[in-house]
Amino acid sequence: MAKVTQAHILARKSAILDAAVRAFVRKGVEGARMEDIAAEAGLSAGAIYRYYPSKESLLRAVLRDCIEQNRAMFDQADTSAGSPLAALVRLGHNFWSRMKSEEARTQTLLGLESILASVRYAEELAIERRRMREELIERLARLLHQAQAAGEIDPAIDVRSLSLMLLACVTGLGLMLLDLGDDLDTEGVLAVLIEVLRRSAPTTN
Amino acid sequence: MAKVTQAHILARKSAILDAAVRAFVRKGVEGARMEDIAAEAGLSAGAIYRYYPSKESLLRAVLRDCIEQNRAMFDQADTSAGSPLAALVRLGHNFWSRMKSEEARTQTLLGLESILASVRYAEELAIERRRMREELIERLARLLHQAQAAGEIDPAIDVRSLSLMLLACVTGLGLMLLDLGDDLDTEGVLAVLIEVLRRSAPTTN
Amino acid sequence: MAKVTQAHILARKSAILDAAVRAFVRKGVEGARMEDIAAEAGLSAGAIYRYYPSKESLLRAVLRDCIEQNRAMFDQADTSAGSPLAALVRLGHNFWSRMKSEEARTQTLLGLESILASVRYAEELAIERRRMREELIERLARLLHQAQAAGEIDPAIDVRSLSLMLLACVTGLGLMLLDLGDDLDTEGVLAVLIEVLRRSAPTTN
Amino acid sequence: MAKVTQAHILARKSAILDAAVRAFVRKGVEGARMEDIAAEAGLSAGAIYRYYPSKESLLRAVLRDCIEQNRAMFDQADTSAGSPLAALVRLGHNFWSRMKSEEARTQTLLGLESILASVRYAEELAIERRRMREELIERLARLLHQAQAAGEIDPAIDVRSLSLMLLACVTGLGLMLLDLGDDLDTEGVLAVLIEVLRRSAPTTN
DNA sequence: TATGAATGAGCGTTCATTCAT
DNA sequence: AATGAATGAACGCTCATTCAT
Repeated sequence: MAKVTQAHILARKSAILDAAVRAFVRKGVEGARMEDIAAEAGLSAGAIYRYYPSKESLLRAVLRDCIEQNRAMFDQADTSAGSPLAALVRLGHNFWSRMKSEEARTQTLLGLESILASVRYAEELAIERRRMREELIERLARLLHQAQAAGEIDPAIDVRSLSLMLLACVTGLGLMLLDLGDDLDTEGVLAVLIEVLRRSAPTTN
Repeated sequence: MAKVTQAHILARKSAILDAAVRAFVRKGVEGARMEDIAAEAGLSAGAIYRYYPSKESLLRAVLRDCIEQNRAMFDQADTSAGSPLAALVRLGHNFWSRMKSEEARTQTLLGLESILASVRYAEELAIERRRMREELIERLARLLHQAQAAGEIDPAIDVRSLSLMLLACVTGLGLMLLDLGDDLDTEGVLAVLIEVLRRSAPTTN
Repeated sequence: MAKVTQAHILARKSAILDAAVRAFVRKGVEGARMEDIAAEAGLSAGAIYRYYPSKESLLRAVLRDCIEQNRAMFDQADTSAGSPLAALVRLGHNFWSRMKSEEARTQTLLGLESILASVRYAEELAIERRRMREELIERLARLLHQAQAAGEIDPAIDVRSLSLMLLACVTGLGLMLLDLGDDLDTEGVLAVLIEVLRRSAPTTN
Repeated sequence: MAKVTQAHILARKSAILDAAVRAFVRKGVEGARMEDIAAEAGLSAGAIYRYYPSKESLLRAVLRDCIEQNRAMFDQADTSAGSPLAALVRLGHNFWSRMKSEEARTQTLLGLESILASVRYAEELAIERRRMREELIERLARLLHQAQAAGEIDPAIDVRSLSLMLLACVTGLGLMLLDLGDDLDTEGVLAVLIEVLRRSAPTTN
């Protein structure tokens, strides 16, 4: 019975978290009232306080969750089959295919809120995000390193910097999408990035 | 009789604007109270209302100013001498040299606030920012086009997409800098970008 | 689950309305702060906003209520038995008997506030009050018309103008009572009015 | 020279008073800002304080002035020629002829503000207004008394109460005019009042 | 466990009043 | 004598948080 209760509590916490995400995205962190979040979760405002001690703690949970999902997205990526470069290209296509989804927009917006919160009062979030980012860069760099080993990328190129560049591109495009929406030709950018990677092959002269 | 000249009034407006920028950056747009802004400007809260009719109007002025400065930075760029590609590289160095300055950090943070404000309640700001962005892309694309004409860039590459990619890189790096600060090897990324441009030359085989 | 019934909510609304009436009468509409009203109702200022969305809406409710009570007072008047003129006299006595009550004073003061509010920013209140007034005049005029039919009032007299005059008298006396209080011989005025009505009988020469 | 200065000061005070009257009538006592009043007088807000120490003192001056004008209006009335009753009727016509003027509206509105101010914080105004009212009643009663002496009014009628009634009528009509404006048939009411006075003649049976 | 009425601190804004010029 | 920039005290209103039910 205790287990069922525990499970219920976790389910409720998760439901509230989801509701908070929706409320924060729709109205902004400061614009979303506890009542909005509660309504979104089908509860009353007071009930939330059984699961989260304050709005700020709820926000932290949301942002932490957002960072976690960012990491999880990478984990799902299949980098096993084919050449390292081919795996990278596949990874790119996977990313791009969800770039204009509502979910991606949510992640971007929460990412912004996360950054702003980090700057103001939640520096620990910055640490977590830094860790996450470092991890992403590591993975990209490892793939690129394998590509170098396979002779697909010029060894003279600094793979960490190239990883940074790729990540910066993704991040920057996400930001632009908030303003430009469907008008932004993300496919073209992906094509350029792939072409860039192709041309990073060792020169044979 | 007019002991306070128009110039003085404009100076006050500007001082308040600066104070607002500092307050908004330090505490966030919602976190900064009018009293904070006033204190930063050496005034009482009520005095601000002689110059700006509301907090929102003050915010708009700040954000508009921020966009304007962004544009102005580009205008100062010297793209006249040398080959188109060299001009582009010089532009890159100029940008990168101020990337870790406090001023750039301010611009990035305000940019984020601007995006969030656009999404919630100030869609017209999104329009202005879109216009500014379009302008930057146009200029980059023109430079790249000239580089193509000069045989420095492969004509097969879509210059608009390449411009987008460059802008996304800059934007994304700006974001990352907020978290990573001095630890981020921006120079390496610039080197990679320049190398990428070099390798975008027409292939001669 | 609904521990607080609809009836309780209505009771609270009514209690707040009463408190607002007292506060408005005591300190004036602009002089009464939400806190005053709340204190009068035994609440904190913020609580009022659960029942009325703004001070203005509360004021409107108070004034509308005041108009309604005015109308209700007339509805209670017994005009059935006896001759039309006798009914009118009885109506007069009823009115006069409550003229110096605290309640009447409240109604008069709120009426003044209502008029001023109408003139400045709530023209719709003027419409309601006009409607109410028109109704009162109609009723008086009907009674007077019956009196004419019964040969108690000279048919040559314009009953609508006579109604207006009676209403103006009542209204004007209410105003004077605010200044003069108990010193005002309202009974004498009623006697004169009744005498006037008597002398309005058709002349038989 | 001192005299000229003194005259100038009085002229300024008077101009400010007029400006305040206009501002108070247009926007209400609380709604009129010192700046509004100053603008109406062609001055800056600060300048008013050379002539009146506070907004409240200015209001008191305005209301006192209003009461004075009320009295003055009666003084101008010509009650000399003809029979007492004829003089009274003439007085009525004079009053009625200005009843729908803008000036009368101003006086009524300020009268209301005066009453409300008396009730809240300026009881001395009530005293002045009471005195003024008493005076008006006295004069009316004197006229009516003369009419009784001349055999035009039945001696059995209490002239003071009749005076009160007449004054109440005028006051009440003034109030109604604020709401009803031109739609109100004031002439009809005057006709009824005159008819009432006619029928107040001693009965000869 | 959940509700939602209530609190209380805080914020944006207004404006009478002051005072250096 | 006049200006108008500045102050500072309110006030209306919001909302995170608490708690009796």
